Amino acid sequence: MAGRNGDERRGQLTLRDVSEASGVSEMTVSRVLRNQGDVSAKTREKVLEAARMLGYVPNKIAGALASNRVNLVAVIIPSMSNMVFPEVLAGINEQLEGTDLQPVVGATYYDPEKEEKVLYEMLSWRPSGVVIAGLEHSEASRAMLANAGCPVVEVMDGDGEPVDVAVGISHWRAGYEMGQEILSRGYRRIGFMTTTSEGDHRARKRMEGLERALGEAGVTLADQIFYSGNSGFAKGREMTNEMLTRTKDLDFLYYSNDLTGAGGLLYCLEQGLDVGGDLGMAGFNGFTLLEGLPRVLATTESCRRETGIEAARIIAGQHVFEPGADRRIELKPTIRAGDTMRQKL
Amino acid sequence: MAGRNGDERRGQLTLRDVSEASGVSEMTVSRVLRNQGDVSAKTREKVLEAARMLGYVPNKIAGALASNRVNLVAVIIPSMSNMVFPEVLAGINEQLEGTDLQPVVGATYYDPEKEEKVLYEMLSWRPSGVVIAGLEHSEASRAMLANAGCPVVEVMDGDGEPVDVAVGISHWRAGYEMGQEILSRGYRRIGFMTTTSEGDHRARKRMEGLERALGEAGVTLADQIFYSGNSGFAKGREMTNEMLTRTKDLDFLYYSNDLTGAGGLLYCLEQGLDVGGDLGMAGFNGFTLLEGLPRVLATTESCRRETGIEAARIIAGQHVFEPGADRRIELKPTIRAGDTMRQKL
DNA sequence: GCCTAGGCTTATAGCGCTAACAAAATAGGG
DNA sequence: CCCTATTTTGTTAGCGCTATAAGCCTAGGC
Repeated sequence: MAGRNGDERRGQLTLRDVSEASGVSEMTVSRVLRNQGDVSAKTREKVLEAARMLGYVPNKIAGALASNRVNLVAVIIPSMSNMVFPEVLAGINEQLEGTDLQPVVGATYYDPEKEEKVLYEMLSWRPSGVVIAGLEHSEASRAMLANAGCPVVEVMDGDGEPVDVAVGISHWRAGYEMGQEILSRGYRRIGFMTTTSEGDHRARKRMEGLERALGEAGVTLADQIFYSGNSGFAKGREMTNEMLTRTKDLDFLYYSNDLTGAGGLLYCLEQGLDVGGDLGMAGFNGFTLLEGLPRVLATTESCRRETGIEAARIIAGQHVFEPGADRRIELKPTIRAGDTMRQKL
Repeated sequence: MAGRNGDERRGQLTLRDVSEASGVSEMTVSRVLRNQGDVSAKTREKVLEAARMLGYVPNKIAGALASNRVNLVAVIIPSMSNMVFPEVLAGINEQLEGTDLQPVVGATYYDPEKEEKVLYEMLSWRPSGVVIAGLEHSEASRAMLANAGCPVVEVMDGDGEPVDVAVGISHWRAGYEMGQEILSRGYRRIGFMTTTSEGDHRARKRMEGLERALGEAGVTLADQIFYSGNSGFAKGREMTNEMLTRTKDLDFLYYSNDLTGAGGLLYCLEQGLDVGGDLGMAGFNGFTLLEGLPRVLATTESCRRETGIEAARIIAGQHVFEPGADRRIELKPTIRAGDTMRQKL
């Protein structure tokens, strides 16, 4: 009943089984199932019926090997726990919806060595495209990306030279612009709290941009805290407490992350501080999730979903670059002032 | 230099190129690269060197076809946007770390038809395992799962019959137990706010469990709201406002989700209500993210990460079932009373 | 009726790798 | 030094599918 192959090896059905059941050649079955080439309506019907009856599921491994086409897209991100990455992934997913491409996800945990391993693993599947977070990779990783033989999109960072294409905001500029925004509202004693995740170059670049903006106005950071571990409300509270205690007369608190920012916000409100007036606050990312806090935290919308969408468009060949064109797509983050900053001067 | 294959088809290197470069047979190269079988140290070194020089990346497609082994695990979840799923994924990732297995993720957007498509797509890669959210699937999907020829773990739901194995909490019981908890603290006028996401059977089951617990004490839900769309603070505020306005003398608010619960909590605090005293509140999930709110919201910890870990253990063959043993692993959610419920009577 | 064109179908030859077995090299014992 | 036991390496034959080219029909024109 199940044909020659059907009885062996995990009992998987093969084209041959469908071919035997429908009385046509394997090749014709293949064509029907791929909707490819000319097949008479009658044959098509017969084949489809047989395939359905048997519950046949094609073997893409074999198909991919034979056709040298793989519909997988490698997505390599630092972590699943930091919401920003799933959001990029969601954008990729969304855009890939219409195509026959499927994302395959790997996490690097901010470890370049791990990144190398995951990348190697992924490339060994000969994916149709690679989306990878960040522009900083080990030399070996860069070499692999360069030889991947498929589109490579480095996302979430616009500051640097991509191997192939880059999509994302400039974190340096995001920091710079927030710095200007803060200054324009008359704040001068600024405290900064940022994650120190090894390998999180993006937070570092934002800080550099911020410092530059302040520097141009002759202002220096009044205090800063580098923390490691998860970003959450509690961490924000704790750091805020520490900073306000040890450094007096701060008038602005800038967080590298909306979640810690929100924690700080709740803390400051509880302390009865004049948030949005004498004390300004801002986070980073634009998590819509947080809408509904007692105050709307100022933040920079970092275009995560759009980044994913744009990256997917490139992989899917829906975005074609002119030869010689700039292969960096810099998305423009927008600052949302919320109500934790006072009016501009 | 690059060998016969090297010049064609995307310019990909093959085993043969490494074999020629190192002067041993393809088979030996294969053995070295897979760390399999005995190869002399000298040969090994030679091969490794050649592979490194060339920048060779093995082709798993071909390897998988030849060996009938695929190191991919299909993970099928409703959505990437709802944090609970990335958390399960994180658990899977974590546990798969030590093995050579890689998760491949597909999203169904709560649509059974989409689920069918994604599942078909995934199975066509002949993965080593399938992790899929929920126990409710279309007939076709169940048939595919049953014939997948690999371990299938249905996660995040313990109420029902799995195709193969189930891992997760009983949502019905979670609802039931929270109902008992609420009653034990003397609350009687209970309002419930839940998502109506089509296909989110889990929220429904919790509600049924809740109603049962209340029913056993002769209590009925005083009010309820079904909402659709994203769960966030704003939604929680809004619903809470609506419910408190239209139904007087409620003494407990139960949310199907911590985020809406947190929004409600913030709202109630602003209104000056006696949260944790005359007014009890609880959410569901145990998002650690939220630690640091002005009050700790009571919640049921739903074991997402553990679910992922356990599922991965099964797929990886690290958890062996005795023949005839119950193939459902029911994780025990714990209720964290936080400080939004008054003392037990 | 013969021939050509075109639509439809099949035969053949791999894709790049690994399982299984065969062969060769090496080691060890007498 | 021979012979067996053992280790190391090589050979052969596919895995299940698709590209390619070849074959077989049925029409239609002369």
